[in-house]
Amino acid sequence: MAAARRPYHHGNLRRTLLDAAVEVIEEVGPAQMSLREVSRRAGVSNAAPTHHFGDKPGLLTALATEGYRLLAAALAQARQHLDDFVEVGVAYVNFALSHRAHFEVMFRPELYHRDDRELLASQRAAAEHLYEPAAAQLGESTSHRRDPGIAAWSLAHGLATLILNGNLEPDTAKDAERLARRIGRLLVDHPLQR
Amino acid sequence: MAAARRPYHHGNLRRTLLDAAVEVIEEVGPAQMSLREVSRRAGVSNAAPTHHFGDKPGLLTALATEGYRLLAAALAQARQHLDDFVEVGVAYVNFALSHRAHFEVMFRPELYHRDDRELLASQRAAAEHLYEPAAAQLGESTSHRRDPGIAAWSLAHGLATLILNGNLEPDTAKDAERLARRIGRLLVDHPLQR
DNA sequence: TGTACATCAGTGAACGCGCGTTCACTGATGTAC
DNA sequence: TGTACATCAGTGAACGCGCGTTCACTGATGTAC
Repeated sequence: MAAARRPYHHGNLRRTLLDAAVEVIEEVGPAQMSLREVSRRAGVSNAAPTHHFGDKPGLLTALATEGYRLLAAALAQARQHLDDFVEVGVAYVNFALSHRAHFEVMFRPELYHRDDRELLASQRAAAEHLYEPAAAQLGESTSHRRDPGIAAWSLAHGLATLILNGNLEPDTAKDAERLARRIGRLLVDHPLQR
Repeated sequence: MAAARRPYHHGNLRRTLLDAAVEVIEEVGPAQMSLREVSRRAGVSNAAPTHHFGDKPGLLTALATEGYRLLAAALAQARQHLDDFVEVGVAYVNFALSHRAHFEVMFRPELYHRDDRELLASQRAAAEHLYEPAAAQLGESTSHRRDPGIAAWSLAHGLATLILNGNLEPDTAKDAERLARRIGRLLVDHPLQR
């Protein structure tokens, strides 16, 4: 009997390559990911990725774009269901931890084509979901329009990267969602005695 | 007349190599820095860095250690002079921007020997200067000892990395010190109406 | 003060490696008539 | 329904490259006596 014959055409290679890339990036980081390793995992030849993505930065551009889209969707959902800007931050941290590879690529723009149109659009969409709830809740405290958004983004982004880099004690980082919520509430709810 | 004769022994090669590495990292990032390029800039042979650092991660370990020491010193000074934990955060952001190469290496532990003893000591020293002022000012608001430190670190770290990655609009990022101070005050001073 | 010698710092050529990309190609698919 | 042909998707071998590290070496320094 013939072994299960692999068809010449894959059918879904683009998706398969992206998934393989995510796997590799989770193991070695985005900078050390190689197209050859990705091809190996996808079970295709070296040259196959070029066909779908043009070059290596092209593949990473696709991943970053996908990442920003997923992030925007996650933040939008948090806004809708919870209507609380701390929860949007919590959603941001959750996204970073559950999509580590995407997240790491997104914030290494030197690795991809930062001027790609679809990428820029997805970036903008994600940013708005951070800026708007923050401005709604903190806008009255400042004359600098963008500051609330920057503050929220900084806090969520900083916490996410510190956890991902292993800079916090392991037990602290374990229940990341609860930690994120406490941190948000701590800075936002408690007026300080000075 | 003989051209100014370069002596066989450099005299200060270790320092020179570290400085060259900083230069290269500022241009291409820590992951793409190569020992050969560093050697070229320092004007020595390929093999010279090995002699001082053992291997490539060894050089980056030295750079990370130096970075944590410089950071600890900067934070200590901020505490002493200003006694205000927002200002410690501002000092953190200033450090990141003025020592970009060191900062980028410090938070890419996959590139260096993360178990190096001197490195660990300098990390701990820097962390304390962030945790202590935050705990002093926010400690009463929470039963989780470490949360205030994590909050302060997250905020400062997030803002610094967003600026370094070019994620904020250029004009916003220009006066980074003032921005950092406003962001800190915004979250810390203004009680919210909820 | 002079000399022998161990140690240290740096050389430069060579190694083997994995990589991104190119190229001529082939197998499969889909569309026009 | 059948056939011709353009287009698309993937192959696999080859290219040239820069890299980290090793190695036997040499020049300079410092120390013991």
